[in-house]
Amino acid sequence: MIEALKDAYSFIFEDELLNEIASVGKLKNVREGEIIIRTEEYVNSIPLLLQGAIKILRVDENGDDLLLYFLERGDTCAISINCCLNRTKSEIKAITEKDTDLIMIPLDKMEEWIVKYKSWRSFIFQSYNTRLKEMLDTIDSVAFLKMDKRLLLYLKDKAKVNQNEVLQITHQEIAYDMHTSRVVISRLLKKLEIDGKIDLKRNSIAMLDL
Amino acid sequence: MIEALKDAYSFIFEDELLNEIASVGKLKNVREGEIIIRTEEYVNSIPLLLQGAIKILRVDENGDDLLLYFLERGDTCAISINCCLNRTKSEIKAITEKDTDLIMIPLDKMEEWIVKYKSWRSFIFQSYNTRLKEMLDTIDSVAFLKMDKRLLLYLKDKAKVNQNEVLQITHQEIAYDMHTSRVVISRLLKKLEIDGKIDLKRNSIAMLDL
DNA sequence: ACCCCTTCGTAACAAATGTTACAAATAACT
DNA sequence: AGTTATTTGTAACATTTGTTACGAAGGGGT
Repeated sequence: MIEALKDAYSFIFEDELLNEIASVGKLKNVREGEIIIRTEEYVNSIPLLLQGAIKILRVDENGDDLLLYFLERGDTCAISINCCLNRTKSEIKAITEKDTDLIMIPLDKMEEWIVKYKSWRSFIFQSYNTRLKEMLDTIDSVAFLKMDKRLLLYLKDKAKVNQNEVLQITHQEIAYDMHTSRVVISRLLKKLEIDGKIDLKRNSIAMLDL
Repeated sequence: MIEALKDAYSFIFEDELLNEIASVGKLKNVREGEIIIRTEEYVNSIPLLLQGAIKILRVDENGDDLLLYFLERGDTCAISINCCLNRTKSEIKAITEKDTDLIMIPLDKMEEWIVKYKSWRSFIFQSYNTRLKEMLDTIDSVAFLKMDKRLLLYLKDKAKVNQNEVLQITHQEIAYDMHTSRVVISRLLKKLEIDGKIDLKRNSIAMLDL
């Protein structure tokens, strides 16, 4: 575990902090597709991603989803930090996008380190920064773009996170993430294929111009 | 100034911190409608609102706006904090919604206080919390709601911030804030009037069922 | 090969939103 | 009072997105 930790975080944290993390953090291996955080749940620890990716979704009162962004190696969940520090319920849902290794840091330690380690403090603020930016990107996408552009952004983002230009996904799954209907997605994907930007197969979409 | 400061913040900050704020902070009085922060600008100080209200907008590449949320008395701008701490450019535009008094805190002090004062630290994290929540509300509104509901939320929010159930605003201004067209807003407002929810006059909208 | 289940393509239609155009109403100014 | 500029109402139409329905295609298991 300490090696994986150093791999992902040694250029951010000093050794002393890395050791503390290793001693109090709990390693977790999560399979693809598992729900890590549910809405309305209290959060008592924050995750440090060693490997893999996590999908963060907003859920409305009808249970409809909207993809906010992905967390990757070296990321942490600013919304979790937020829930921890302010003792509030989760407003989002987190699902592993692929098999993921993470270290869970208990709330009290993470508060303690904010005062103790400058590097931890900047990591926390840095991660707020990235997440705020991603939220703004999501707002841009939903508020300013039409479906076809949104879809293209979605596909590119997904390909990047999975480090694979061939996406194993159904039209229905995309529709859920983007909060629209399967028929709409199929229609637009077909158009993208005709325009030579993607290649469609059952259960897979190949990106042609990344 | 120290009185206005105590009025708005004494139940959050201890006396020592209040005195420090008073001694290093710069008081600013800003008239309604002035732009405080532009996109692409660097931010070197953060504002504490004593009185008034500030409108925070997202701007896309075409210069189109979208209202994110309002800041009120006792609030600070998490995005400013963010820009300061991470030395990044502003991604948003801030315009005073009405005449506003605020105290500007220089960057280095605000960083110093994070370690020095627990109350300042929780204020900062508390404000990240509120802003993240408001961003999520904005996303909900744009992603999950149809225009008519969005418009009603907008009107209610605006009435709350201005502490007045009669809004002095044109249809065009609403359209800019919501990133849609004037005709769409006029149409929906008319429907709301017919439904008995508002009263329309030139340059003003009266809310009837707050 | 056959059946079953999921996924995908497409048409036809409905609803929501955006656009253009123009007239009417209101406020502001001289 | 009369002129002007701004704001609002409304129609007519275009575009985008959402919905329903159904058949075709593909994959897995037996």
